[in-house]
Amino acid sequence: MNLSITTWNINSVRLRLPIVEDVLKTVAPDILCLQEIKCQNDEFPADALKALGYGNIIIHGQKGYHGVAIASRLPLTEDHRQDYCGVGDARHISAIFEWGGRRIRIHNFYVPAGGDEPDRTVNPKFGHKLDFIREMRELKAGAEPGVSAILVGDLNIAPLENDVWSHKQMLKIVSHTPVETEGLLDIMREGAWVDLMREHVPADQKLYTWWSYRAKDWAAADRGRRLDHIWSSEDLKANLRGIEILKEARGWEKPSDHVPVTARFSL
DNA sequence: ATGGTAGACGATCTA
Repeated sequence: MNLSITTWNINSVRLRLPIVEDVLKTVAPDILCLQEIKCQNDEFPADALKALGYGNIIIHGQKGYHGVAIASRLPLTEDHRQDYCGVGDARHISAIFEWGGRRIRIHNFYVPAGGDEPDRTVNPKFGHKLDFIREMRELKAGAEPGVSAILVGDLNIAPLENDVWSHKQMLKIVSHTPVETEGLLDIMREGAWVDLMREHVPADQKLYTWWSYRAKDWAAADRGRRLDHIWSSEDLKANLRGIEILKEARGWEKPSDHVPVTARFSL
């Protein structure tokens, strides 16, 4: 009995619906978690996804910015949207599904990018990001008795040295500053979350999920960052069979700057 | 050291 989950910052689901459909047909995950859908709930292309077998869709949309959604072949129950930092942004949605006799809550996050200046006294967006990840520390993998947990999304932080192309050159760049990387590792440690991508790819190997739109030649420069993540509660670690990062998606026509990341599990 | 691209929206804002 297999289970696969894909996370993808799509940077406008309406503009990129054709490549979403391609991924659903080829990667064919059981559950797709999207971030930056950039539309309101009633604008989400639910019918197109339902036509491909993803009949269970929950959305936390917002006009113009942010927004997250989960499209699933498996029924989703007990869905919840948390307003982190109480600012009304659509950056989180979660629900419970059943697999192999387990109940599993899946969380889909879009953490604030944080602006350019890594100093909250001059850049409120950075302060918002730090407040957001501080609030995420309350979220424990074992929060609900008898319920396993998976946390995915664009966390906008590359926590390890080999999650960026140059650790030294990135230390003062938002997404890899110590206050962010340590903050993310604190969430993992205190919440007993397992970094499934690093279970599968050792920490001494470079691993990226995002390449900037601003590079002249993203593939030649290969200055990527691992901003997208898949975590789980400890009990699911033994069921992990593989991680796939669809790097080729960055080279498609009109790509997102993030690529789909898929975790495959089996019993 | 700097500036570079992308999307939604329609004023720039967010990334």
